[in-house]
Amino acid sequence: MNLNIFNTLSKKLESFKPLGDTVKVYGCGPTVYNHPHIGNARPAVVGDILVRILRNLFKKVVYVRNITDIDDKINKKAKEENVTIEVIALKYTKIYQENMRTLNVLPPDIEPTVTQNIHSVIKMISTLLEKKNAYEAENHILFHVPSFKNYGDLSKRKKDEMIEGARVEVAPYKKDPMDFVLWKPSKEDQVGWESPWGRGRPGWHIECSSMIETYLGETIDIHLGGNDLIFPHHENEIAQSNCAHNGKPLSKYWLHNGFISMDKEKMSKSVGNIILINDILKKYTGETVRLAMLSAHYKQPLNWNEKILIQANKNLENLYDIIGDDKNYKFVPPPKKFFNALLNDLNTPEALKELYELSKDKNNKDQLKSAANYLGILQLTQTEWIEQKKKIKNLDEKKIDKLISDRDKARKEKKFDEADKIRNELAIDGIILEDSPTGTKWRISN
RNA sequence: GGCCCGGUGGCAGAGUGGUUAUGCAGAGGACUGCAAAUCCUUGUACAUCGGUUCGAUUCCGGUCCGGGCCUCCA
Repeated sequence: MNLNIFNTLSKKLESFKPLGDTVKVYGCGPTVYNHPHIGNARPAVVGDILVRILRNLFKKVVYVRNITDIDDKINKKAKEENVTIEVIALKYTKIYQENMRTLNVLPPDIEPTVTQNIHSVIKMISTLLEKKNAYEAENHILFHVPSFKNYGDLSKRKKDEMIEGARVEVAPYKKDPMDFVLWKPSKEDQVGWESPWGRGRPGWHIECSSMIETYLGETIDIHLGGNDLIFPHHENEIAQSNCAHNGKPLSKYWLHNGFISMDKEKMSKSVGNIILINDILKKYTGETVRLAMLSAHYKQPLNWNEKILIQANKNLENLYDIIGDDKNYKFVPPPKKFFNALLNDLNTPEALKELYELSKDKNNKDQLKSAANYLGILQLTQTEWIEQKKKIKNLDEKKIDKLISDRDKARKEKKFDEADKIRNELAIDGIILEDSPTGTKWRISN
């Protein structure tokens, strides 16, 4: 039983060996200024699966996923709505947590916020100033990139190559164009905290470094995040933490998930192709969204569209048919082939294949259920699953039952034209009828 | 311009130097008043051009195409 994961740092598949008795995992969480979209969900789902596996393999796992509740995007939103940033942050934190719960993402062990950790941010910046890795310029504290010689190791970029392609004007007070802000001054009307450098707020990258230090220590086992965070966010985290901790590495393994796109194009606000989780949940269950997400390997790009949701829904429909309403499952270890697929860099498509194979043997429900637990699917009974779908569709069950009994009457009288008419009417609303010796059942098509 | 990642059957999507991925959809059959569901049967795909090889979808190189990062971004 050996977990292999692709490490961005080495760009190789590596065998996972924990540093100590406690496996420490950190995932970059959301900036809470808006409704989460499916892109936000992917790293959370990937992290969730990884942690489920780690908990099977190791006795103690601590998983930290932060909430970034101070950011200029939050400030902007608060100003627009004429409320404090706490109101905005709290609102969207709750929505995020609720969305994740719907997707069967288990909560992390610790979910720290930046505003609760300003003191540790200030502490780390002070350390970086002492060690001459940072400097003050026009009320800003900046990290001096040339002071860290391994800068670019994660993203495999060379410094001069980056500057060549830079598309943004460099602030004149920077000693080096690559230098980035650790602390910035706040104006009267902006949120801020007192610090040795005046009233201000943290820059973008320092919060993760300092929260990792606070909650997990100097070096962790695995750091997670979306592909886009490799540069500059994670590169900068590494620089800060390394320098603050006398060259100790921040994380042994780095995992990055691929992007979700729409029509082969990245989701972005300017294109207007952002898909919010809440909007999908108006039509599909969270479990359906989760399965659709797991249908591709986490490192691969995933093109999001209705087809993959329809397919995932159908798959769940079939699987719940086998699971049924029996709640008395025996606890069994996960099937070997299935688990091996997950151990191979979380190969969920391969694992799903094994799951479908297991589902063919109807006397094997215990194993099927055990496997599904690792993927975070099939957590309900079939009845609960159907109830959930009925709720989403907001169906008038009494009306449906009435139509079905009308149809049964017509069938008994051999008025098949009339019976078929009723069935077709129901089909328009997505209701499929199934006649059986014990009566007529109905289900929702998607 | 620099750096990355891809191109697999109708669709989604793994994997492999020579043997069925899997799922969804489709087709045929059984069943049914007709359907649905279910069961059975069915599908020979790996961008392109070279190279290595007894043999390449799989390895190497070129080409074309697509996507991402280099700026806030999951």
